[in-house]
Amino acid sequence: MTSERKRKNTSTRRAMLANEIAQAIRLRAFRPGEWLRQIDLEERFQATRFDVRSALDELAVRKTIEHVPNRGYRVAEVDLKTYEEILATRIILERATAEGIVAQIDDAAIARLDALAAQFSAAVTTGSRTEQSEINRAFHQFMYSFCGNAVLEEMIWGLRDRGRGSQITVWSSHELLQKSDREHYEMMAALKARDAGRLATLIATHIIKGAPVGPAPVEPA
Amino acid sequence: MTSERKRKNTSTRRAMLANEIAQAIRLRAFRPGEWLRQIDLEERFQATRFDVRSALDELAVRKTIEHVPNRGYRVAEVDLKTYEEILATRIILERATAEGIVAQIDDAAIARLDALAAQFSAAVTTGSRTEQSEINRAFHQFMYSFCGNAVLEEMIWGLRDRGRGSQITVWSSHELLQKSDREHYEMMAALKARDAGRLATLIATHIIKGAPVGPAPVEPA
DNA sequence: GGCGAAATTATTGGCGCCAATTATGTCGCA
DNA sequence: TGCGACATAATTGGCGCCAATAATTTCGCC
Repeated sequence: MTSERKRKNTSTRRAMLANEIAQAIRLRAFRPGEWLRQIDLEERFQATRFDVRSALDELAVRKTIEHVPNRGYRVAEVDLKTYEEILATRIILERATAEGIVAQIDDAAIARLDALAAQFSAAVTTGSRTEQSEINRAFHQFMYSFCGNAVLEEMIWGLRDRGRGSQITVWSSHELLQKSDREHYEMMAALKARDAGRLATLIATHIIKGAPVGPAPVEPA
Repeated sequence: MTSERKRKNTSTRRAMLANEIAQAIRLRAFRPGEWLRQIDLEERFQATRFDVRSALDELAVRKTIEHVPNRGYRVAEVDLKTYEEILATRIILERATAEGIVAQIDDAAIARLDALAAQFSAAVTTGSRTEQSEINRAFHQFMYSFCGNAVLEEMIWGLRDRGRGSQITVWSSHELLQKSDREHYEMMAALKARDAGRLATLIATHIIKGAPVGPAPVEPA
């Protein structure tokens, strides 16, 4: 195992690189609208130009980034209308997980979710923005993984990634973060009570409330 | 304008080729599990090897086809579990269009839909299998286009394409075709009555009934 | 005649080079 | 000094070649 060396094939490398870039975008290492220069990515991720381009193409198909001929690739900027559509669709899909989750989740998983909720609580005051984001993601990802529908899960995470391209800052205020935190515990309560309807409702409000659209906050452009 | 010649860039050509191949798969020119040899595709679609590969990569990301390293690309075969998940997710998404459709559709569109339904009726007895399929697609595509949520539409058509990879023959019997036909008119009735709830229910049964799963047919594994 | 291994053929896949295009900087002119 | 045009630099993008891998056939041996 020491001197063994495995050469991965392109499709694997591309997928890995695409995910790395996608994560970087999630963590706001590249902001919406920002150009992704191929040379920079080559160096940053120690990949060949070819792999970089493949990965960018993949992300373009997934609509995480946008391709402009002869200009390059840039992080997708989703307009308000599309953002609202993404949110509406997320609500449809994520609500639909409730029934399966309640039916299939076990006590061990509930305990783990409680732990994740607690981790998030801690991160709200202590952690960095990216920590909060990743823990929150982990909480929902783990919860949704019990819905019993892998296709449904895929769609949800695809949509969540697309939504990142919005100019609207998620969790713009500390207050909103705390609200998210509280809602996690309400979800846990619904889960423990095996109340799928309530869980679905909570998920819906969680999505809406987590994103301050409506009352047009600040920052005109 | 006569001697003017426009060279389209790769991203355009790739997208076009990908769609052509996707359509060929929809029309069963390539069956699930069948290998797509790059040389054949080059000739069939008069494209360069590079474009073919790009298009195949795109389709692989969209899960229309599957990529096996050093073996090539083949039309995705979806297993029974995944097929059921796709159906369940389609029901969730397509049901959700009902409300928007009822709210936004106008009389002209209803007339056009009536015409499409009639076309389908004719195709049930007269037309070929692919004609039936394409007209049916047109009916639903036009109807869903009034739901007011482009993102939701994208997801639906992505899922519908993925479902084609199933071994389960859609419309296995003539009887099933006629049932689909009848249901189209029931949808029209619900639409004219502006009854979103009923439309949603009809859409759901349409999806289930159109695909003979449910009563656990045969084939254990 | 059946079977396995080696040779042959077919197919995929990695990747780098250079042309095409766009962005940037500079200079001259009013 | 402002502005447009030209020159230069930076970046993207098309594509084809050949190595790597898998499939097929052939051949020799039991």
